[in-house]
Amino acid sequence: MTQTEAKHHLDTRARILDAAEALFVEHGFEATSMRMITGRAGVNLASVNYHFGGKEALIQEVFRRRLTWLNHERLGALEHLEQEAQGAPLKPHQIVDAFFGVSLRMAADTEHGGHTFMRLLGRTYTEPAAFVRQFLADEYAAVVPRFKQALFRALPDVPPEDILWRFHFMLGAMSYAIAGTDALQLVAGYELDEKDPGALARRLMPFLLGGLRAPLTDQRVKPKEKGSRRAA
Amino acid sequence: MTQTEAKHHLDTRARILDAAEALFVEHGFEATSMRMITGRAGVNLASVNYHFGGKEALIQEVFRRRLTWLNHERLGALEHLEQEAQGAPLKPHQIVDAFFGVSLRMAADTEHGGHTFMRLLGRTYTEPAAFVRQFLADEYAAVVPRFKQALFRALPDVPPEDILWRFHFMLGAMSYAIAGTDALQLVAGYELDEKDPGALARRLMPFLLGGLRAPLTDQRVKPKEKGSRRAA
DNA sequence: GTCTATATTCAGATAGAC
DNA sequence: GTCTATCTGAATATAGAC
Repeated sequence: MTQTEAKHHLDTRARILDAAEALFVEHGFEATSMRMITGRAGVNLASVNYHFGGKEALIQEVFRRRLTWLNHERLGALEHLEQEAQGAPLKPHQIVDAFFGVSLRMAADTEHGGHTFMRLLGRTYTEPAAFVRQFLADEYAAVVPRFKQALFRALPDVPPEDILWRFHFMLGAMSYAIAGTDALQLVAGYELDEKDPGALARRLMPFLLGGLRAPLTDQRVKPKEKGSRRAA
Repeated sequence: MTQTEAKHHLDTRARILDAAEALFVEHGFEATSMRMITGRAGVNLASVNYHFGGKEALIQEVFRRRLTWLNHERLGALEHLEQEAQGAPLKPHQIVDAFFGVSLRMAADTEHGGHTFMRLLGRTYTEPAAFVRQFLADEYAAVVPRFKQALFRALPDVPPEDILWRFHFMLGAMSYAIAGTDALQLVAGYELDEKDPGALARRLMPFLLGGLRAPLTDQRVKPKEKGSRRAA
């Protein structure tokens, strides 16, 4: 479609995307039908196929419109830090802030849908659907290697393999913390929801850094034992 | 895939549960049909409704049969440690090992389906379906408070609220690390899969402990900025 | 308990008038 | 671009013979 003449069409497209985003978070991809989406968006059922071509393409567009911006922000933050450092290695907390801090600020934005989207994104790392995973991999192909290299330089004493694992763990902790807002209640047993949207970041960032910089020597996990638990 | 005909009726229930478990991991709940389950199990389509009453009840039973055992193991490990300590507070690494170490050992068991189930469980913490979340909450109601209390005693200097958050974060890091095995590839860019099933535990446990014991003072997250990124 | 056959509902997608 | 009406397939669930 040509964007020069699309004026109020953008409205329909955006309405569909917003509705889909919210419903995907609430019910998941499979459980969200086209009829639910168009019903919430206040548009006709057929318009989804007209504007996007199908449900699968709609899902991808829901991610693309936000991920492009998010990854641009993350890369921008990293590049800004690197310019300031003038060739010196960055500090771990700077890199973590550039990647996860940017994400958490987006997650704290409840006004423009950032919060909704980050919940969706967090859940999607473990999404079984192949086309979603492939799409995510493509979107991250440009940004992840840059952060990897920065972390390698920032932590020369940690084997690169461990850094990759810990980046993976940090991604998991953040994704889960954002996506599973209700799950915290499962741990706390009561509502622990602070109304300050930045509370999560202040709680999470020290945890991430503590994990990233943890000593490598700890090996507390004993090999599996069969039969009755070690009663000796 | 050996006995398609051998012990057909030895345990139809178990065959259904095993097939469902594996397919739920691979495709998710919604995308897994009864026909896929019964087809893989080698049983008749109607048998699921006969034995379980419906798809929803089947899902719950898939979780129940393993979670009962897992939580029993976790509580047993904790109680064993507490008996040994004779009233003294446990060390953080002991508590973390009792909860997460037991989980990781189950996840390392690829022979009896423990690995498959733990992947499923990890993904389920962010599952949208209400009846699944409610079910999980019930199953954890008995075990989580015990571990909370142990952590409160082990870390008297850390505010209880922070401990709850960090327990939440640890759950997230572990869940994603197990559920999103493929997601690590997304970070690494290549296959980083060590064949040793205990490798994950040796990587993850130091990370969890580092996060749990991180200093509380770090507050690196800056407030959100609007407009053009500060690269001007 | 197991099976076949079927009832019922709802999904995604599309044709064609406007 | 939007709408109504509809096609086609697949889902869960069940009735009833064996």
